[in-house]
Amino acid sequence: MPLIKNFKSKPVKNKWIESSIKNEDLIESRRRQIVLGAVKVFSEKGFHKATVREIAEAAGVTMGTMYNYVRTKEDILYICYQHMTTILSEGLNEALDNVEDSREEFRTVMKKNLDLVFENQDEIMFLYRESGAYDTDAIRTVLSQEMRYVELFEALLRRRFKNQKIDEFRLKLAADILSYASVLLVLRRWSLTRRFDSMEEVKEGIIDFMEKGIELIVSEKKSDENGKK
Amino acid sequence: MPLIKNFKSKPVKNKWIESSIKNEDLIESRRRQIVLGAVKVFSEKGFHKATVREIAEAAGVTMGTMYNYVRTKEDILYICYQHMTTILSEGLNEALDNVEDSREEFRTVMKKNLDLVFENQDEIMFLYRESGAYDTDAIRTVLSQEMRYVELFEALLRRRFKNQKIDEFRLKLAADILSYASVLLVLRRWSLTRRFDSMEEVKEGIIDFMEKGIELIVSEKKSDENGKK
DNA sequence: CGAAACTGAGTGAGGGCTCAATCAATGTTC
DNA sequence: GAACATTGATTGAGCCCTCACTCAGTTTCG
Repeated sequence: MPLIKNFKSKPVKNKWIESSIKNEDLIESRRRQIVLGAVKVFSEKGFHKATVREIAEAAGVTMGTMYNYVRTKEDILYICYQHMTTILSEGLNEALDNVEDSREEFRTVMKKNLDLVFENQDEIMFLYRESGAYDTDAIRTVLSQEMRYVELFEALLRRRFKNQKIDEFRLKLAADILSYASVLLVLRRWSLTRRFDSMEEVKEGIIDFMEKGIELIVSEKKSDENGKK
Repeated sequence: MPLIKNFKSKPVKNKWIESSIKNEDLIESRRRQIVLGAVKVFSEKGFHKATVREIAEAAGVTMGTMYNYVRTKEDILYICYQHMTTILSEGLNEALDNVEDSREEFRTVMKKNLDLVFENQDEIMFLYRESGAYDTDAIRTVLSQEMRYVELFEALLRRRFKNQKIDEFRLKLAADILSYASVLLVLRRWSLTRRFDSMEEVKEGIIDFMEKGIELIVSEKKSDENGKK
């Protein structure tokens, strides 16, 4: 399945976080521990208000130990980000694996994306908020992750309209909008839960709206333009 | 013009910031000064990394003076927020005042909204980021501001489809999506500027997409549902 | 002159990070 | 298998620096 490959295979520029610990397995397991605690504390209090002491406690390790697995508080934020993107990409790939009817693929992937983001809304919310806390190195990784995310939707749309005359500009833009639909769900959650009975209905409604919007991609007029630099 | 009234007239729950200074005019002018400096520093370094010393300097006042006009650093953030919402709402109202052809009203308001947000992207970006820094009191004000924003778009859509059978649920949801279109422009700015030549084209493209999406509001099927609690 | 406004060095709390001491596990020697 | 050695991992009290905020003294102005 090329779409999955496309999304998975590109090597991720991962910022390497060095550690004084030798045992690789131990590094992995301790970092997992740290992520779990950090995500809890961070999404509750935000990056700046959370103290490393609290994070350590929530993770069930001591301050000193923690600092053998990360160099700075920012590193902790970064491994949380990695954790989150893994959950999202694995979830989406799983959804893609289970699709046979390609006509419904669009809705299925959109739905899965909305579900995943909604389930992890607290974590995602705070990661979006704190994206300003990253240093230049980390930012590049974050942006390239986002790019791959958009590319997934681009590929999705290309399959959806294969054998039809597509407007490149509109397709690329639509991919951006689609990848962003889930963020709407999260950043507007208060407004949405107040105004609507069921989140499931809202999700379906968003997908309907998007499904309508993407029709433009194959409409006849203004089909020559290409937005790529 | 009822739409403007609707947007303007509702009393804003403004958190009252007390000051030791007696002269009301002085309070206003000094606070304007502070906002200008703060917005510059905040949008560059974020709320937490910006120091009040820097803000004071950028505003051209001393620390001590500043603290005669605000109680806390958070107050500064709050008056920045007020400043921003004023710019946005005044800009949108102005756009509405100049519309005669009601058929083009939708596109005009959307365009103006995207323009305004794009012009002030740095400030808006950071306000979105730091919304977590507000205390409970300020959050309520922020949310009610957001609500009014959504309501503006709801009214806009209602006029756009007046005398047609509208699906209430879809209309409300569409209003949320529309109000969010501008945020896409800002939070995805890196991706967008990298992928597309002209921001103007992107804006038009977004409006096109949205214009297509809202067609659902008056489509025939599923017209009975109502999402309001 | 007196009230209002301004000043900025000083204070105190908070919190990121360190490191000398300790512990645990494995290896080595007799 | 006991005594000792070595290496890797853990610990948390405390160092130290960064601000947000204060206030006693000064200036401005009506």
